[in-house]
Amino acid sequence: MPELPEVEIVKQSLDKKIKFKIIKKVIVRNRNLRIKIPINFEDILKNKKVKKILRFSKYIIIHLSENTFCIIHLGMSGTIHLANNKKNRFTNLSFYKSQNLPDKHNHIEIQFKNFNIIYNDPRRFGFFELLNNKKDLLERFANYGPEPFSKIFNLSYVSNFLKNKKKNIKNFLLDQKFVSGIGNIYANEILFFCKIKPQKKALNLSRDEYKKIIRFSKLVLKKAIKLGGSSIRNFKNISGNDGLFQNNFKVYQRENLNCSKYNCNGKIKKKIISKRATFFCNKCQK
DNA sequence: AAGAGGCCCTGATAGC
DNA sequence: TGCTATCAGGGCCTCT
Repeated sequence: MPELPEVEIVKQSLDKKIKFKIIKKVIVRNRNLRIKIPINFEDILKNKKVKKILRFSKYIIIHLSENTFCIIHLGMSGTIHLANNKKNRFTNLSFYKSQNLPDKHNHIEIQFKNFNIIYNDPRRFGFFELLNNKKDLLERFANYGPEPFSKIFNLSYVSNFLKNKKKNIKNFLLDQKFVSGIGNIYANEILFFCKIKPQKKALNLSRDEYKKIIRFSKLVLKKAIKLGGSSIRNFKNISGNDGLFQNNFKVYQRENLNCSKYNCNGKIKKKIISKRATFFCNKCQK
């Protein structure tokens, strides 16, 4: 599922629902996520109060009482669901069915008063990670590049990072050390607006193209957040509603369709670059 | 040091 | 109906 906009949507809805609430109980059904859930995970979370919800890149950070930070990454297929549970009923298959929730892969369940938050993840590429001080939290993300929205993601940063680099620009947009939060969908979409071919080597980019990369990274992600993210496959916000940005895709999954740019008669092509599906207009992206 | 490739895992879909 | 192959929105690790 999730790139920065989708994670931001999940973060916002969690913020509305669990901020200042107290964790009553935690159930872990499968500890084998990408990072193994430690045996004392449930005990650490129990009775802690949610102070604040943060997001960095594609990570959700739940700041709990006693300086505990719970980092959540959704991997490729992780989703978070809200289940009303006024009577604190035992959660089983019929409970999930009654609330229109998935019946498999509900690995972690966090019970609050009157409702549960359920972490579902078929591929188990996602993870939960607990840290117990702010220093570790800062260190955890020290090697990540700035988000596109950051002031640090500016012309001098981008040109310094990309000059002399032989790798293609699309792989840099996916490289979290360069810029954090962009994944395969938005890398494709951003390059369409920049009018840059995904396979163009970073060292061949002009100053003007650097500027476009900065500008459209912000623009595309902001618009996606505004529209509730992109719902392809299974992404929904925690209340089960779809995002709408997929209706605005210019290139992603639009192979063989006409380019939507005014006065361009190009066609959208699909090419595998570094094992990832890459979509671009064969005419107006140069 | 930069860049390419493998790997973790399940499910949906396409093709036979 | 059922098999097999291929492909998915990520990120970490290893090798050259």
